[in-house]
Amino acid sequence: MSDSWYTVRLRKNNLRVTNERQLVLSVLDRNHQRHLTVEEIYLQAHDEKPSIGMATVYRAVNLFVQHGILHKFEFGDGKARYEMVPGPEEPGHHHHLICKKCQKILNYDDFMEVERKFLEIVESGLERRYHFRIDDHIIHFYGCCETCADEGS
Amino acid sequence: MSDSWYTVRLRKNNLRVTNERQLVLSVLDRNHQRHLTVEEIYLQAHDEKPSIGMATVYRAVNLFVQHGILHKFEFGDGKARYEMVPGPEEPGHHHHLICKKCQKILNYDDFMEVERKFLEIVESGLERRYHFRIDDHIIHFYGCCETCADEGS
DNA sequence: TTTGCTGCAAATACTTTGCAGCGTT
DNA sequence: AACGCTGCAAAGTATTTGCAGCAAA
Repeated sequence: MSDSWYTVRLRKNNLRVTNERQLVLSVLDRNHQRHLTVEEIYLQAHDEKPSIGMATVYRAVNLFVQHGILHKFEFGDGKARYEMVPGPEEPGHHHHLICKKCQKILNYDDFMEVERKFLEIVESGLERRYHFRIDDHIIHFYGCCETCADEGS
Repeated sequence: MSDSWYTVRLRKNNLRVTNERQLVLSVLDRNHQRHLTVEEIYLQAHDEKPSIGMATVYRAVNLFVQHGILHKFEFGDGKARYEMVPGPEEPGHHHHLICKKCQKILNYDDFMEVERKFLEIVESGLERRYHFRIDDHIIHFYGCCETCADEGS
């Protein structure tokens, strides 16, 4: 049955597809593109299965990051955040605008054609120049959101 | 006297230019482009002034980040890293290649013309679309360095 | 002199780990 | 049955904070 791409990937690596791991993934899946902290994941999972422990959530997200199922982000507020990697050929790719004042995070997925062209040039250039195989990237913009700008300063 | 751009910026905000703060800045300045951890900064500062405390270093870097004198980076290993913002119209702008296996970090400053053109389009587009004033960005590439690739996957 | 800064130590916050029992394969 | 996974509690790091004394303005 349940043979989503991530389930398959887990089994392929001799990792067990437990209830807890599926629960963590389902929480992240339903919060698509919302970069949750471990605590937020834990709270939602706990609603559905009160016996689940925090440590299990930590272990699960670390495992998923290692296997390319989750992205890990650190926006500068001390807590790591996690988000599902879009499945093969799903759209879903996006980047972040972070407000330095209120820490609000906006997703955007505009300008992807421009970005793709830019990344193509830079990545292939870097791979050649530094003999470094690139398989992921992060692009963050920091600044000040509309609300915070209105509130003066 | 000592009226570097950051000194000026501190005074302008009614902040004191103390020995300790100058020491922290001089450590970062001499380690130009080396993204130091707080502990590394502390150790070097401690060599010059053994009485300095860790907490002072933490308070200093946080202050400097808030005032745009330092960049804060989190590459995913749990420790924050700091690096001087290049002074007005200095070159010095660069980005990072991070090896997921050995955590080595490479700086690069190639492809800046391509990047400038890309950022111009995206930033102005984002500012217009989301009413978000952008004043900083981070671009990281993650992958696998030459040494780690040779050691077999 | 005023007010902010420093060092110390204690307190927080986030994340990892040891271990005995349980659940997948 | 084997072995990996889980929950709990304890441990480990990184970072922040309270406070009395010190120093820049």
